Amino acid sequence: MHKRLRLGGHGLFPAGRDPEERCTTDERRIPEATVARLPLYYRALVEVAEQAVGTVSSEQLASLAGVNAAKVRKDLSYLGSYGTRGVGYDVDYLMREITQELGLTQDWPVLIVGLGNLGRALANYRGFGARGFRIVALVDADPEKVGQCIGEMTVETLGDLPAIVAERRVAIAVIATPAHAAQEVADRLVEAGVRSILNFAPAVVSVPEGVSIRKVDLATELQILAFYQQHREHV
Amino acid sequence: MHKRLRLGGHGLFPAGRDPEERCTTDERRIPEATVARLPLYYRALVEVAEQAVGTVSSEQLASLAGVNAAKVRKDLSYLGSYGTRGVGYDVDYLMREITQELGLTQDWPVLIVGLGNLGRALANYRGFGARGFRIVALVDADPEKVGQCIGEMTVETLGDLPAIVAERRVAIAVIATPAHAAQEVADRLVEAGVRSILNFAPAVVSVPEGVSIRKVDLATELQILAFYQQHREHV
DNA sequence: CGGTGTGAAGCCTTTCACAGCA
DNA sequence: TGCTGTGAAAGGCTTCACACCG
Repeated sequence: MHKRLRLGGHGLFPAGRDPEERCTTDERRIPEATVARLPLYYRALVEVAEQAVGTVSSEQLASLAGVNAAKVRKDLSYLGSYGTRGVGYDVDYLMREITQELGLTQDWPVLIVGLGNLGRALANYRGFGARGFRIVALVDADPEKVGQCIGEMTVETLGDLPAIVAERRVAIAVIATPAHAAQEVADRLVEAGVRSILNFAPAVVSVPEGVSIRKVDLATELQILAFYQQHREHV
Repeated sequence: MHKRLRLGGHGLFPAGRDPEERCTTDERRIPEATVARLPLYYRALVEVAEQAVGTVSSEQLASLAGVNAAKVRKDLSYLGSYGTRGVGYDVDYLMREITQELGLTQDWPVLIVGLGNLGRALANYRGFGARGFRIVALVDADPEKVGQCIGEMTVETLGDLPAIVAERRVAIAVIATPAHAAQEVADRLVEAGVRSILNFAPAVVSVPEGVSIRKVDLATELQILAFYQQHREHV
């Protein structure tokens, strides 16, 4: 049996709902912080499963995932109570549940926009395609780049976005363009129907409600490290 | 005048302090969440400064940095009260303060370990060296790779880490190795004297107290996006 | 006036600690 | 006995709202 989950107040539901109905709704939201840790647990479980162990304790999972045991238990309890007291969690079962929850049972066609150094590296990055994520298109605005082969794919033109997204059912796109192009690319992606974006460009990109965007920013990460490093040095 | 800051409760100070003393201590910790946003403000300020504007309001900064105005004001108030009521913040002055705080006035020699696809891309990534970060060494364990030229640098061997770190005063290292090598590389980095690590390998890496580590994990990011995408699709 | 600086409230997350169950 | 599941407490972050001041 699988219960339906509701996510944050993204305005996807009519505002004025009958209070009765709201109470009977199977309201089981998973906190963002927990969602962000599910991939860690997943990876830890893969490791455990390789060793053909039947069960794991929250303590073991915690150490493999680099968090503490209380957090593991609380997080997993949001998915449902899949553990056995006095024993631990069944590895296979838990892995199936998390796989399910993260949507890794299905195939996710991914599109990369921008094929400079970083984009090219991402295109070739094996283990990127880790479980379900499959790069199905490379797109660039530069006519020089269009037509080039990278790995086993050919770079296509930005203008074809709508067709590419529709035909190949792209749900997730990666932006690896220079900063100044990021917002326009995002707009075109959203217009083409993409609802999830991973942004590597060092720029703030905003998207309408109902679209998810996450960013990975090297310069920012280094600057944060520099902050702590500096303040350690100055005692 | 510049006040000294204290960072997190890392046990650097004796626990049982005289309450009197605690009150008089210039206790001005900057919350982690705020530190993580300083780079965004910095970038926003660079943009503003290019337009030769003298002051910015928290509202303007907020929109450029993709956060809200209250957050900007609170964050900046941790650095000190550098704004002028009714006017806003002096762009140059604020930029200098943040630059100072983030430690971007000094030069940060960076080392990259692991020169697969990703490592190579990072090595060539311009704008990585954005402000103060300078790649001073490339290191790999694979004898095949040692000696190769990437950009204007030559790949060196992992065994030389201690000498490289010491001589070139490396404070920050980037791990771009396969997952299975990450922990050992981290250990060797720490032993060699590195105190800040940015980890791109999809593995949990632990470091001793006093060393900062941050991670950038593509697979995790995609999985988080997949989670929300899936839960949107299922209504 | 207009916009900062900041207590206070509210929300989210983490941690604690132990009841409850195999 | 051992480990999960979970209320409750604690802590941290965000947001509000307005006093204060140039």
